[in-house]
Amino acid sequence: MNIKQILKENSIGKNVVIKGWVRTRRDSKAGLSFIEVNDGSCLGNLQVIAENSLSNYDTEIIKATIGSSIIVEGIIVESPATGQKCELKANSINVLGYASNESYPLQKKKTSLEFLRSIAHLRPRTNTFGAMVRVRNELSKATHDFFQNNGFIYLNTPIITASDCEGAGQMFNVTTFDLNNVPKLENGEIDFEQDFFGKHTSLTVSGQLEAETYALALSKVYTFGPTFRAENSNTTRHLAEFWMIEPEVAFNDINDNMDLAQAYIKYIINTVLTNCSEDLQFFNDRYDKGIIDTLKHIVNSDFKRITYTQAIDILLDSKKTFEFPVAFGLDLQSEHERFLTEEHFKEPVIVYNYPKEIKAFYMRLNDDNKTVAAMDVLLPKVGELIGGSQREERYDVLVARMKEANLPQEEYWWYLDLRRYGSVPHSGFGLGLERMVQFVTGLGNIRDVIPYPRFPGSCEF
RNA sequence: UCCCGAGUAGCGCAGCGGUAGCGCAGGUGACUGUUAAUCACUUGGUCGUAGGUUCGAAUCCUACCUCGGGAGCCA
Repeated sequence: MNIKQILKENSIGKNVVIKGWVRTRRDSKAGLSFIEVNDGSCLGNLQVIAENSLSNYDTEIIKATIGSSIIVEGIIVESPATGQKCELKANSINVLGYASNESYPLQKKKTSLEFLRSIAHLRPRTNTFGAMVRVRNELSKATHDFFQNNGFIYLNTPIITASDCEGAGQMFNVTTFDLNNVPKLENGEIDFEQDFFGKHTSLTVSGQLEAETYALALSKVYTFGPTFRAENSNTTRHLAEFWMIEPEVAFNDINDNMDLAQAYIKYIINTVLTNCSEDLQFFNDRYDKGIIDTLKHIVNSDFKRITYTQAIDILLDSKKTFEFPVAFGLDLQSEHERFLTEEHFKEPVIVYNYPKEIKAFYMRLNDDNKTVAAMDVLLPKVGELIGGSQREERYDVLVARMKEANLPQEEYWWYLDLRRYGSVPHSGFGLGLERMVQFVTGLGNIRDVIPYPRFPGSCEF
């Protein structure tokens, strides 16, 4: 039985075996020790009563300090003291691995998130990271549940890609070349024909283009996988390696797309509220006092939807002085997005129909010829959670936009084929899992919502 | 990459020109069905690195490194 089950069910009288790690202990001269054990199944610890009549009490149990791993067999009894309903009266305790008090870094004291980043292999043993990773797991599971229950097919798009002119960001090169001796052509350029794939390849920055091809056959697909950006970004909301969820739906227009994004976000938040209440309460107490209320509010309300043009008007009418200028045609800056979602609406906002000049070539041109059917879902504190659009399904318009963007049509021949054979309107978006975890937990730095963060200058562990 | 800020004992911090201190953790002891226990005592630091100013630098200056916050890029 794991500790979650023991604490949840009425287990009094049951004989159980638990396996876990000592979180804290208190020794009593009355002849017993209180050992709180955690096995990661839930936030709470189970208090184990170890009496000195146990044969290995003096030789082993007393040395099982914080961080030690133990197996306890015993009976669950009602606790005579306040603080816990039940406790485990041990019949036997087996110590598997000790953890020296003098060197084990997670003692009974405050530790900063910054310090924990330097011991990323041990931080899962803290309340914060146990709770974070359980919430992250629940968001992932709820993601699959949501799409599976709505008829979506889970699609694995390639990690290694040859389409390197997507414009979504700097890419990591993939090669088997000996970097000290890279084959060159006579003109000095690298001879990629000699490389593993016979061409220049990179790690994916998005599975969108490939997902589109399957959406135009299976109607509704979604991807959920790692994504890589080689941008030199040093912020609390960027990683070089992160996990992205990208649904793509045939016959959906931009409004359907916004409906889908809202339904999906509300579903996974509601699931976490239901299934991770203890962990969320912890984050509410320790990191963000209002987070549970905020999440409940989101589940029970519709997101505000405004066009880019309306957003500009709101910003201009606000009379607020911004560092960056506000005008039609200029992209919204962080401070503008923050104002909209944190100050003006105080809830999630979807901004759509952006000027075509500031958005990607594949976004569908609106009838005004000035804007494209793009949408961003903005969240308080984390900023852009989702970026998506209705895709340009008209061959001629798409080709024209590629020319404007100076993109080589040859390399997109298969993408253009979609528009030549049975093209239909379709839409999709990308959601950054880590930003969702950030929002739900209230953890301010994205490096604390993924087990092993990768960012410029850091690939430890 | 740019703009701020910070780097002092294992961790969190104070000291801001006269040669280093507090809390927590650790250790020892006392006490206790305890609950991040309590109480007493105690170990522990060439003050990020390299230069410079000064009679004297943790304290001032310069460079570099690392970390944090903000910005850009975006998920």
